[in-house]
This record gives sequence, C-alpha cells and structure tokens, in this order.
Amino acid sequence: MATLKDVAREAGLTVGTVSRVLNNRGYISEQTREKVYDVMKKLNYQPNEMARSLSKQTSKTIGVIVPHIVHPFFAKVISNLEQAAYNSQYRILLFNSKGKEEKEEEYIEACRSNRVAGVILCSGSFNTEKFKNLGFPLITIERFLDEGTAGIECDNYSGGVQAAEHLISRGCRHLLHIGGVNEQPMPADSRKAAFEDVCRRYGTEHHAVDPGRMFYDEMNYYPVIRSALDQYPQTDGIFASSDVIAAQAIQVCREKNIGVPEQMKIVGFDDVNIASLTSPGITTVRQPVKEMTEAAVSAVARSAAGGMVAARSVFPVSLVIREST
Amino acid sequence: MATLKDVAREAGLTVGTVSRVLNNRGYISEQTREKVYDVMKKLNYQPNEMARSLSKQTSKTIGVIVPHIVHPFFAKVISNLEQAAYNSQYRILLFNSKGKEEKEEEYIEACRSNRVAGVILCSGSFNTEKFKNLGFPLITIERFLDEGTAGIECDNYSGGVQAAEHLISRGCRHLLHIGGVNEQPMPADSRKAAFEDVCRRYGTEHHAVDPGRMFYDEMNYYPVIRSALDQYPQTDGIFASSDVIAAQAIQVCREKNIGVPEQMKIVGFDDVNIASLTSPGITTVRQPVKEMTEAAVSAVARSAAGGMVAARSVFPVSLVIREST
DNA sequence: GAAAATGTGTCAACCGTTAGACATATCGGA
DNA sequence: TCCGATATGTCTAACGGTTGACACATTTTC
Repeated sequence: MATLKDVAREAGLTVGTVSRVLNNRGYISEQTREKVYDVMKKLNYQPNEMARSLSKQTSKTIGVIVPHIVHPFFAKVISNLEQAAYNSQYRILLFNSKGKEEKEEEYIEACRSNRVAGVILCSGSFNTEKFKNLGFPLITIERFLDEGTAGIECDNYSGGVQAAEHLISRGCRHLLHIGGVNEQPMPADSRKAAFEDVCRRYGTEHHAVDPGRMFYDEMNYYPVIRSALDQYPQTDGIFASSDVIAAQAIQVCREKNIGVPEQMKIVGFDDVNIASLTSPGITTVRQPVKEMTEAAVSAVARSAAGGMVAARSVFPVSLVIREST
Repeated sequence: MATLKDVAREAGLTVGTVSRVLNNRGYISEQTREKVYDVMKKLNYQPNEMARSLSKQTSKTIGVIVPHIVHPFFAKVISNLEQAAYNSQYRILLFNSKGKEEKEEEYIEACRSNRVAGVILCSGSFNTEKFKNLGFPLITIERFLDEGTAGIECDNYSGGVQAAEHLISRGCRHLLHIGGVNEQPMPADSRKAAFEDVCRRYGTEHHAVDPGRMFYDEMNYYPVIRSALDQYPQTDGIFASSDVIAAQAIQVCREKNIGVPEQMKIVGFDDVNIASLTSPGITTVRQPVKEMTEAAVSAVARSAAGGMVAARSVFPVSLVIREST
C-alpha cells in the first residue's frame, strides 16, 4: 500500500511537506497542495491510522463495552453510538462483556492496548479498582461508577413515577413491577423505587418480582411473568422495567385470556421499536437514547481534547402513551 | 503509560530481550521471563497495539460492516462475530452502512486506513469496482460480490424449499411469500425462487409481495402484510423471508381474527430469538449463524496468514417447527 | 577435541507519520 | 539598509514496538 513517502517521491517533495498538506499545518502553496492531492488520488493513498495514532499518541477509536448485543435496548444504544461516533469522525471497537466481570476487565485492557480515545461502558459489573488510572476517559451509560469520568443516565426515578402515576390514573388498583436482570446496584433500580414510592403515596396495593440473572442471555421472561401473575391474580396493572418484558407480558396475558388494556394495563420502559410493533402497542417510558449516546461520544471527544465534562448527566424521560394502557 | 523501554530499564535488560519474552521468540531463560513478567505487572504495562501493528504490518482488528444494527438478524450476526473474533484474539471495528453505498465505501476506506486484518461485509450495496486491490481479505455474509475473497451464505434455496413443502404438507393451498428489503440481487432471493418452484411443482396457488426499501430502517412491515392479506384473502399459508416479518404477520392475523395456526400457517426465516418468544412460537428456517460467523472470522484469519479460503461456502439450514404451523 | 546444536542476550534498522527546528526567499516599512 | 513578518519547504528525532544479525557461553555429538 502506498505510503506518504511514495506520495512525496511521486510529487517531488519531502514527506514533511506532504504531511503538512495532510494536516493543514504551516504554509503550503495552492499549487503544492493540489499536486499532493492529485498524487494521493493517483496512488490510491490512504493514511495509515496506526502510524498516525502512534505518532500523535491518541487514536480516533472509542471502545464500547456492552453486556448484550441482541437485546433491543443495547442494539439501539450501539446503533446510536455508531452514528454519533461517525459524526465526530470516531470509530467504534465493540466488545460484548455478557455481563461477566472477567471479560469486562479483559476488554478494558484491550482498549488500553489499542490506545482508544475513550471507553463507553454500558456493562454491569463492579470491580471499580481496575478502572483507575486508565489513561483515557471512561464514560458510563446507565451505570454507576465512582472512577468513571462521566456518568450518563436517564431520569429513572421520574420514569418510574410517570409510569406508576399513569397506571393509577388509568384506574389500576393492584400493581405489579417486573424488574430487570441486574445483580448490582444500577441507576435503573430507581425505577422500582419510584414505583413503590408512588404506590405508597396513593395507597395502592403493589408487588414486585425480579427475574434472576439467568434470563439475561435469553431474554426469556415468560416464566417470571407467568408465575407472578399466578401469585398475584388480582393484578390489573404492570410496570415492566423494559419493553422486552412488557412485550412478553402482553403475550402472557393473551395466553391467559386477559384483555390488554381492558383488564390489564401495561407500561414498559426504553421505547425500543418493538414497543410500537406489538399489538397493542406498548405505552412506555422513552429514554432519549440518541441524546444520551451523543453526550457520551462528545464527552469522550471533549475529554480527549483535555476539556472538562460533567461528572453526571441525567436526561429527562417522557411517557409515550400507546394502546397497552 | 509504561512502555517496553520502561520495562526493560526496570528489569535491567534491553527492549529486544523484553520483546522476545513478549513474543515467545528465541531462547529466554525462565528466570529472565519471570523477571520481565513481574516488572510488567508492577508497571501495569500494556503493549501498544498501534506500534505493534505498525511494525508487524498487520493488525488484530476486523472491520465489520452491516446495514442495520437493531434488526435482530444483524444483531445476532454482530454478536456471533464478536464472540468468534474474541476466540481468535481479534477485535471488531463496527460500521453501520444503513444500506447506503456512499457510507459503505467510506467505511471500507476507513478500514483500509486502520489496516484491518480483513473486512466482513454484510451490507447490501453494489459498487464492485471499489472493492478491488484493498490489501486485505473481504469476506461477505449473505451477499454476492465477485471481488470478494470469500462468500458465506446459508442454503437459501433449500430453506425456501423446506418452508414451502412444509406449508403444503400441513395442508395449505393458497400460499403467500413476503420478501425482504433488498433492491439488489442477493443470495436471499433464492428463498423466493425456491418457494415459487415448489408451488409450481405442487400446483399450489401462490403470490408474492415485496416491501420496498422504505421499511428497512423501521422494520415496520405491517402495511405490506395488511395489504397483501386484503389483496389475497384466501391465503392460508405465509412464508416470510424473516422472523421479524413473520412475527408481524402473526400480529396482523390476530387483528383480523385469523387463527394461527388453525386458519393461517406461518413460516419465518433466520431463527432469531423473537421466533421462540412470540406466541405462538414461529416455525422457521434456521440459519446457522454461529457457524457462518465463525467461518467468516476464520477466513479472515487464514487469509491474513497467507492461506487459501473457499471462494464460496454454503451452510445448510434446518426447519425448526414451532406452533405457528 | 572440534564442530554443531542449544541457550542467553545486545544492537540497530525499520514500520508510517508527526512536528519542531531550521533553512531560504520575498517584501513592505521605518 | 536593515528588520521583522510572511511564505515555502527540508530535515530529523520521536512514537513503541519487532526482528534479523550478531556475540558469546555452554552443552552435546561424532
């Protein structure tokens, strides 16, 4: 593959000069500039990012670590991160930790080896010691981390409040919360806390169940939902902590001949596209994923440029009302 | 961040020696080896992959270009590629072309700049000129490309045959095929061809509809499905070219009070996890994504090592019978 | 007991690019 | 006339690692 040196030779210049036109450094005559561009095109030259990064001591790559790729929420996060990265001329190196701490650490090390500009961590493990002195910013999305440079979350508590109040205002009197899969404290826990606070405030009967970690990979929440509905048969409103769970709750209701929304109202969380594709469409708490991922990428960019970033950013959520309530 | 030089100094050796223990090259005494490892741990040393790649003239990174991240099939492909890459010590640089040719080309150039070991292309555009003389292997998944080093597909034709014969053997007499989103010729087209061949052979009445590209991003096939069922009301069997479409077809049937599988039998394609999570579960043609992605990664690895790889590999599919038929 | 094989380690060139130091040359102004 | 600003370009030391060439012991083999 052609190198700067080849371009320089072909253009009758030195590498220094060519590098200057490439990086818009110093003074270069229009004539020289054009000459260089011509030759680059002719030789089908592409700068070697490795060499560039090595020399500049920083790369245009962002490490993204997620616990799951197939789950719609994370797929949406990844997709939006890719878009945001692209807009800022970054690339993403994708890692799937599968929620395992060892893999997460291993991937952080891989990022370090690749001298990424920063890491965006959406994963759920916990070993905070390993995250010190990494040499690059560590941005988290929906995840607590003292050592992180910046934490980005949605307003989970407000989301929980909106969901619960909505169900109550729709006439539900026996509420059920179905939680996520996390074992460690997560920002998302506030959803449940808010739900319980609201129920207590209104004096509404409520229960909560939590799928264990075992369901994480498979996204199969049916057993929990079925057993929860068997245990609390009078339930007339469900607040599910994700749209995937909500979608499955709809199916379970169908099995049991419980009409949604007539006999059972269901609110999800996230607003991923299955929420609008089920029937009935799912009323859900929308996370502004686009804004959150843009904030994450721009935090990396700013931090890489030596700038300051907010230690914690909380994005507002909004209730999207569809047919399930 | 600590460098090889730091490690060497601290261990009282030269960089050459330290590099040797790192790469298991030449003879090194157990004592020296241990000393080096101790110092590396002490200094929290991580080799600089940039420098390494630059020197070795090859990287441990694979570029992955997909047209969609949120679509369950591609999410599954990405997830499996990441796993396969991890197993072979590769990392993946993820790009979302959104099916746009310009972006695809841009991303191929980005891969070239990053001196990837190879590119795995699942995207759908067409400009074959640009893909010549890249300097690295170009592996495609479910995609035709003359210039590619290797093409990996599933046996789409056989899948179509199995789906159609299954529907007919279950007693369907008025079949409908709902196609995918591609505008250009794709391996997946054989699904439809097979379906039509089988129907003709059995003398079964059949029709086919194709969603345009417009549905690509949104994965919203409802309008096509609804209008197809309005147009062909006697339909009693659907072969959908993806599980996402099949899942939506089930919903449409529910809307229209058509019992699945009693009045309408539905077969999907891919076997992504929504297929087993809908109710009824979707009978579908299973693509061996794990094997296909492993083949793709190992093709990159082998090709990077100067080896030969099959120009075209076709993987067998199998019918997974669930409740929708 | 010399040649060959096995160990152990050093040295320096090279990978492709960047960027600061350093020539020159031109030109307007004091 | 000399000075500093403006333009244009060259040279070379990094960046962090790899690797072949080479030096020197020590052991084995015939």
